[in-house]
Amino acid sequence: MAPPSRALVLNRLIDELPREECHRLLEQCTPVTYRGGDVLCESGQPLEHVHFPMTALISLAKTVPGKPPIEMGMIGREGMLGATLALGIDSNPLQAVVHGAGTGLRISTTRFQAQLRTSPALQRMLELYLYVLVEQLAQTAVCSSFHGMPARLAKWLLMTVDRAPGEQLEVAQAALPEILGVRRAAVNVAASELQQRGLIDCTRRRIRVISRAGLENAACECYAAGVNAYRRRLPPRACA
Amino acid sequence: MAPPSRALVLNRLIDELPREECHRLLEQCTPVTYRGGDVLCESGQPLEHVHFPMTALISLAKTVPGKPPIEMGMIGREGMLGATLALGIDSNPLQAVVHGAGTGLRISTTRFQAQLRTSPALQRMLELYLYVLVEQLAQTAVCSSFHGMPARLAKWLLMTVDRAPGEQLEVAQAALPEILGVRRAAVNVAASELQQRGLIDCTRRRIRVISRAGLENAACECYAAGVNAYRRRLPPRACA
DNA sequence: CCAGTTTGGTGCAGAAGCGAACAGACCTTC
DNA sequence: GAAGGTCTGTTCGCTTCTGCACCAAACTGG
Repeated sequence: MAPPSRALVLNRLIDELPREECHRLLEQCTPVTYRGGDVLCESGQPLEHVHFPMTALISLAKTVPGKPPIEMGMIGREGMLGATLALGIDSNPLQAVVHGAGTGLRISTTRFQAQLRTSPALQRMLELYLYVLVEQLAQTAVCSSFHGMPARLAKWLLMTVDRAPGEQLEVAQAALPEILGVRRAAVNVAASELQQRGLIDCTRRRIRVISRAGLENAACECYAAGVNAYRRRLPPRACA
Repeated sequence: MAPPSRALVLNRLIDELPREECHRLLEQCTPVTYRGGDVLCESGQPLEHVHFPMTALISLAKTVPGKPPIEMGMIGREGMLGATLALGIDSNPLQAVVHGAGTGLRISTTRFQAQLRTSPALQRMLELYLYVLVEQLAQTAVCSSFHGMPARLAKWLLMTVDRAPGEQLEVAQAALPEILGVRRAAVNVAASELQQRGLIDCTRRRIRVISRAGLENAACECYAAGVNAYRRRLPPRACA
């Protein structure tokens, strides 16, 4: 997540586009302010708009009847919602919910598809990013099978601060159980453990990261794997 | 998994291609006999060949260091290994291992890519199938988070018989724990339960399905969801 | 036919998470 | 300032799965 060299940092994917294609795309985009809880796309339903988060955070979750949804992926300023359009499919396999209020850009799906046809760099970027999303999905899956709550919580916190501005997370602990697909008490135990080790500081509706390095240590390898997967496919400036 | 209307049933995806593109592809393909345990592709490594199983069964698994791999997807005669080429990426995010010995067709990746450039129906099919694979991946993930062993085992058995010829599965129970990502004893308990309910018959190195309907009842909704996901994107004869 | 290996069944202690419930802390509202 | 709602921390018993171990049955090769 090193800062791109170009002046204006909006969204990593947009920033990486060649200047001309970037401008063409931005002309069609509208700035949006997202509120926490907004549902941008139901699972399997067609996507009205393609979204490029800037400070907002989108959570990709899968639902199974009778159970709370469970987060399988995360989209922040390093990504976008709508990468499946690289496959010519205008729906998303996962439910997309805003989990961190903030800003972003959006463009109607039909307009975006038109852009896609005339912008090979954009098409390529979607393909690469979609691949990364799939890797993230698989990683999350094995992670929740094998790793304990503290490690998973640490990983989630790191992924979130990477995508959010600042080191403060405006997250209620009450939201975490649903995200991580476990019970509230289980999250609590894990959070207490991280707090006792001096890595985070939990107060009402807010979690502050004290030691990033400590968290990286507490997290499972899945965090590093996710970062590497992104870097390998979408190295900075590679799409220029 | 209704039988296609065309005479020769090789592989569902190939069969669904328009006649001319189908022939062009088949000319380049080589019949292969796969042995159980063959590793067709390591996770993240480039794919030498694209594979179209006929009676063989390929398991897509994700590994995390220090733990046995866990199955996240399954490819039989309804699918193919190498769908990521629809994204112009020649590697597979998951490890691909032959889990059921049998036959299939293969073609070198470079030749396949050439075909892809001249066959829009093939390109489209890869895109749709890749989307279905991603849905399957997400479904498997929530399933192993939420559902108990008996339901997951039933689902796995159904998915396997759907892709295998006959109702006999040549599977050692010893292979199941690794596939399902749990311990041997846990599988045993689940298998005993299904057997007591008269749904399957386990003998040495072989599991026979007695009551398909009963298994569908015992399985979680994830099985039906997977079947529907496939049907929705790849309805019979839709690609003709 | 027998010894050795593979495969399948089982038992037990312990860890982890579930479901439900309760108590205290904090905020908002009146 | 009191009342009520929301958020957080914690508890209890229970279920499920793990890690380890042991044993029985069945196959294999000499």
